[in-house]
Amino acid sequence: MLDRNRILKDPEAAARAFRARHAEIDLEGLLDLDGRWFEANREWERLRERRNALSAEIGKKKRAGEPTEELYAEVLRINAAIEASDTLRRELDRQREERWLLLPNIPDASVPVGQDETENVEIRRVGDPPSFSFTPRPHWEVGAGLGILDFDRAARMSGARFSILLGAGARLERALISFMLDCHTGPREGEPAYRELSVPYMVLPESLLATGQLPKFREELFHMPADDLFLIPTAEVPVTNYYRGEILDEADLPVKFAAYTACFRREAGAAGKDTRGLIRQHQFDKVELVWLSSPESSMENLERLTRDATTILERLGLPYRVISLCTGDLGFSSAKTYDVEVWLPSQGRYREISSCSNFMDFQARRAQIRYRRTGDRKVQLVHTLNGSALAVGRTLAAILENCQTEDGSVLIPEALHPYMGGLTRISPEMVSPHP
RNA sequence: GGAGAGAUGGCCGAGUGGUCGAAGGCGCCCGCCUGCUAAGCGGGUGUAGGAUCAAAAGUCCUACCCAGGGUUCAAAUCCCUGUCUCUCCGCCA
Repeated sequence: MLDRNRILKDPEAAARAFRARHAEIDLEGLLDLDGRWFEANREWERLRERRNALSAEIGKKKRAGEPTEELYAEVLRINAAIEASDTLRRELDRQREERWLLLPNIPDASVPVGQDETENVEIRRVGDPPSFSFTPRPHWEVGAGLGILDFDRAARMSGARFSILLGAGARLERALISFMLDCHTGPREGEPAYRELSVPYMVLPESLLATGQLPKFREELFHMPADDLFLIPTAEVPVTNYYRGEILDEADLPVKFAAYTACFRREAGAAGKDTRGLIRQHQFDKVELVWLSSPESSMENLERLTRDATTILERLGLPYRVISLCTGDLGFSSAKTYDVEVWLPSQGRYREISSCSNFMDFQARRAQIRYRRTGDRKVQLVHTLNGSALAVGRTLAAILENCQTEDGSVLIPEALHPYMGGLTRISPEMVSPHP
């Protein structure tokens, strides 16, 4: 949610920001509604003030043994006015709140202005795409050839966009999760390591409201109506909500969390996209990094966070690039986002494997996560950041594709050897006897 | 799932329907004192919104004692519902 005072002070700047995002926002209508709410609220407060004063008076008179009849009559009149005023106030507040919650974040000044994903700006490119003496196969063919990936049986038990990993494939997935978590939680020089969190996969609607998935993106979420719980679309939700409603100490910042979770997305708007392979699944694994930062350092922390994500790719030897999303492609809650894209040989292009964002105080305001400054003891909203490091399924796909050999084997990146029980390659002859 | 107990400020904990944003203690902040530390002494110390003000400070108003309803001129306090926590029983990975 945006800072009301900031918008009131300069509505034109906000309107410009929404235009840059191509978000259709009736800001004038909202501000009009907000103004009416504000007045209704003041009126209600004035009535309460009067009522409270009279009630106190009654108390005094009763103790003094004086008559109170006239006061009673007046209070009853005021109470009727309060009730009417309260009804109006609450209705306006409900409408106003609803619309404030649908305002997207304002892009940071450093975000490139652009229409859509074609105008995202490449920041850097690391590693060279491998050259093959043969036509590289897509990862689902590599996986099928090795007998470590099964989409057909997954579809039979769960429908489209699910997958099953077998044998060395399942092991590889587990290895990636452990490797990523170990990288982030291991000791590092100069800055604190990430603290690992293991969190619920089902959350209450208010948690999704806090991080911005609700109310706008309800159709993207799996919902269990019997209990009004939602499956998390990303670990960002439970992890960011860890400190919801709390006031931290400045000395506690930055808070750095790393969490592995499964993630669940309906992919409602993605019909026909990436229908084959591991790229777009209803359920996928991800290791997520979350920062709670002071406002002053959140932008440099976004750089750190992004570097922590790309370090994984470098240690796996996977070529990637980092792009800065332009205003037209920025996510709803984000003020600035770097996407990390990994090279997929079969597609001949880079595909998103991580998205690292600075939400500034947008989520913190919804979640009411604040901190007390050391100097003046003032309470202030934190800045929240998060990024995948990395999406496990896409990393696995990238390994199958980038590390494939002509005979259908896959060479396991060296960094993963300790996690694979010494296995250095997955070969067709290792295929299990099960058909 | 059944029975019972509870939910108050950063923490512990008191609270008779009115003078309670809430005693007391701890912690924290400022100052004093002792060569340092501890102890001691004095003062301060919730959040949000609003009014006043050029601004700040200050002062004042409104709301918040788990949440939502209700009773009442008046609710932290009484009633109802829900949520969560704890104890016991049952079931269970």
